[in-house]
Amino acid sequence: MAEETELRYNPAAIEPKWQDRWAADPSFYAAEPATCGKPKYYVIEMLPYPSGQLHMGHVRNYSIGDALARHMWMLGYNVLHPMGWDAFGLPAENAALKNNTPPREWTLGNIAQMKTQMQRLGLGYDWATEVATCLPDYYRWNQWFFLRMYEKGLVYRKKSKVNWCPECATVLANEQVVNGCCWRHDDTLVDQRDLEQWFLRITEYADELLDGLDKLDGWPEKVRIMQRNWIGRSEGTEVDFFLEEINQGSEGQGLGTREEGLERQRIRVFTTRVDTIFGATSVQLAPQHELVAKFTAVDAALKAQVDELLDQQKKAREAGDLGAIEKHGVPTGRFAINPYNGARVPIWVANYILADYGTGAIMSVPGHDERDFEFANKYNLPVVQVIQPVQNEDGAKLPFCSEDGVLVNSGEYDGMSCADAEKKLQEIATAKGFGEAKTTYRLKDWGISRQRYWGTPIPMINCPSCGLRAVPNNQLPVVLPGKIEITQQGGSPLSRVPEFVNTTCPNCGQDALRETDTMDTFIDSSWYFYRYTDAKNSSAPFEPAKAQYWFPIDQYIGGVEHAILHLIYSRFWTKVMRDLGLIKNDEPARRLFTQGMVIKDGAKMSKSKGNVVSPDDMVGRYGADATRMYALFAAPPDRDLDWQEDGVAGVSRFLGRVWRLVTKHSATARNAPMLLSKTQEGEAQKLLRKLHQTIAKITLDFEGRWHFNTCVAAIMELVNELQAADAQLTSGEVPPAVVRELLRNLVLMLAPFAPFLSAELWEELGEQGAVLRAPWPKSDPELAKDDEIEIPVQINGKLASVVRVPAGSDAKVIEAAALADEKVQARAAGKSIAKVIVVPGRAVNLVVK
RNA sequence: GCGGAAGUGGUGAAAUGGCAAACACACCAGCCUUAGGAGCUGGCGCCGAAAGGCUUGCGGGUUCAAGUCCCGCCUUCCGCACCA
Repeated sequence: MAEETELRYNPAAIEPKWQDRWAADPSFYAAEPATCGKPKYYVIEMLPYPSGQLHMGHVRNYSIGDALARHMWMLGYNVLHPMGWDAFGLPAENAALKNNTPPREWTLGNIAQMKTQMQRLGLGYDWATEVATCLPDYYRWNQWFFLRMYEKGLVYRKKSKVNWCPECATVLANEQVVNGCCWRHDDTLVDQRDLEQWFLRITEYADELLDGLDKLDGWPEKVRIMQRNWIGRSEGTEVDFFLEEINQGSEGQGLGTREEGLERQRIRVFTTRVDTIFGATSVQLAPQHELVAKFTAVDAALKAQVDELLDQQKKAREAGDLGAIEKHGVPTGRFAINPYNGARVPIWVANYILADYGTGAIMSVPGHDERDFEFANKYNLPVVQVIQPVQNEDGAKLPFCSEDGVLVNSGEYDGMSCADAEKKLQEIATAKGFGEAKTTYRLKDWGISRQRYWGTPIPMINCPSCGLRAVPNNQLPVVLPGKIEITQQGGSPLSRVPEFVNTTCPNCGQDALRETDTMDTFIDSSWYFYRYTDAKNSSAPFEPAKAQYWFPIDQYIGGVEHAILHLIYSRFWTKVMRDLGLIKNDEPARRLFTQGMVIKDGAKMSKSKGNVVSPDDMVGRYGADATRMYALFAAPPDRDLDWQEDGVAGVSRFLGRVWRLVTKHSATARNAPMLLSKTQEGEAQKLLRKLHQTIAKITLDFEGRWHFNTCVAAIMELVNELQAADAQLTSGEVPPAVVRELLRNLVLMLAPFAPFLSAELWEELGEQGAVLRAPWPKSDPELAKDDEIEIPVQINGKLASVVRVPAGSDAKVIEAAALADEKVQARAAGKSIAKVIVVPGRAVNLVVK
């Protein structure tokens, strides 16, 4: 070995050798059985979409996860570190259109390609648990879960307004609409269409999803806040205003007229401030409100005006700024009656009322709401004060929106606090049947139907006689037909495959039709990490005992862009699986880490900007170790990282220095005995001290703070010192046993960051077995201890000098040393020392006058 | 508007309240060489010839001592945005 060793570090020679070894020895990374007696550690990075090419964001993400996994291996944990493919989705269909390649072939080809890239990077995955969501082995369990949810009433079908991306030719979930545009096409506006859709009742879990966030203290606060806002729980009251009766004879077509025995027409509004209801001076309806359609049906002039409001909303949405729309409204000429006091207020239609929040109707209280105030001023609606602030006398200034006040102009409720009044008014509404306390959410049920081919078929059958029927369990999976012609035209491609569509009813056996929509791909990623624990199971999604052993995930790592999509869906799925009795954990992941973006020249890498750096290119030129290590060294992992190729070259040069250092002295180390004595002479002692200080620092940074950049910097410092002592290492002044100790530990510490080089040098040092199976070094505090330390001496807080004292000196010794210092004496000359502050081991400060 | 994160050399960055700029990149000077995207030595915040002084977005404050803690502001990035 030594003879063949190249003088120069050549990753192109080292890396393929280990790639081959690792590929031929899959057990190398495989998780050990749960009975191994070691504590478990489950770390995963978010699975990628198999586009065919890794990008630098992946490299960073996986370098972090792999460093962590390797570190945990060396600490003796039973580590599960799997990888999979989020393999369904539209790009496969687009590729099919463009290159006439079947989606399945295209996807599997991309997976193979990216897997090769990962192996080239030396990422230590347990490929035995690999999951590809586009394979029937996997997606059959999506169907299975769908049916279990259907049985539990968590799945329903309804016709509703849905988000439609014309580019994708499919429906999008609310979470997939960003600024009114498609999350995949940020310049394509989302339309609203009326479609029959399958929904999952995620709102059933809204409270638990929200409350659970408080317990997720291993998650970034930012993500928790984003989820909290997304769920948007709001506690308030729903109240019915009565529609005023209109005289018989006006062509009201019964609308609003009180017919004998029929309840009066009501307009239900949602408010969080029912205590201000005596200040309501109008009722505002969203233009889409069903009552508006009834009004406009008999009033062409009104219809024209409402259409204009709708148009304004549309334009604002197109401009991507619904929030900035100027408030416009039109009076309907109708009136509503406040159920509490019988007050008669006009009904308006306004463009700032959201149809899909609350009831799509509000009571307008200009005295105590900013927006209502603005609106009322514009249209000269009365402003009535019904809350008197408690705090200041300046209560005349409206709108007053705080709840810190008492009711006025509110009849019998005058003098009550806002909180008391709310409670009381809710009780009355409930008792009299015109309202109730109500909690509203911004979160909507999850619309999962997609009019696409490359996804999980929804396992339902429509029978002309029996109606909708679930596919029986023993007929799962409903397999995607392989042969299909993908065309540009909209609609579900599966509906054009008669062999797929035509089936028989599981109930009556008659001819029936299959559902031809497929599932949102976020379903695939909602539970994939459970499948990793039992990826080959063909009779269940996974064995509960296996999932129970590994869950919750100890560390989940990915981009913050999934803060509300994937991360809320997968929390939901976990809770559903728990309620199905499959698992015991409430949350999927104990800790979540969101790494920063990889940018170049201050901008996000993108093809259009032409600033994309290819991982293959980096690996080709500098090797996988240098590429990975740079990704960890250039910035702390939570910050954005500016990719600078010179930096990669720098890391590569560093690895070259390590290579030369270790190979130069490896023979000495190989033939050396174990280091037994802690007491060494001069340079040897100094180097051992640096070594143990480095181990301490890097262990702390790794386990405590996740600052991989300072870990790498610490190793660089150690190497710099070793290099500076090259002569002593060569001459034998530093004993071989110490050389061995130094180099061994250096290689061990490099293992999470530069796996190829470490494996190679480990072998070069004559060590048996994999470096990953070697224990992580332990810092010996005795060896790490300095015998002399420098103490800064300040005069009035300004640095005056630095004195050297023996480590562990007490305050008296340090003070004496400081006062004896020449520079200190010169500065303090002629002044009296008022006070001396000594912080042993830290600093001295003289207060002089 | 609301919420979050961040502002430190030419650049990426480092610093349990205790010597600001570790570790790198770039640059400069020199050395070496079978000329490489190699290696080695030294320099490198700002002002100053030096002694020395100044320096962590701005302004206050707490403290013997502040990049770090507190208050007020400015800027940038990210998320949300008429949610009644």
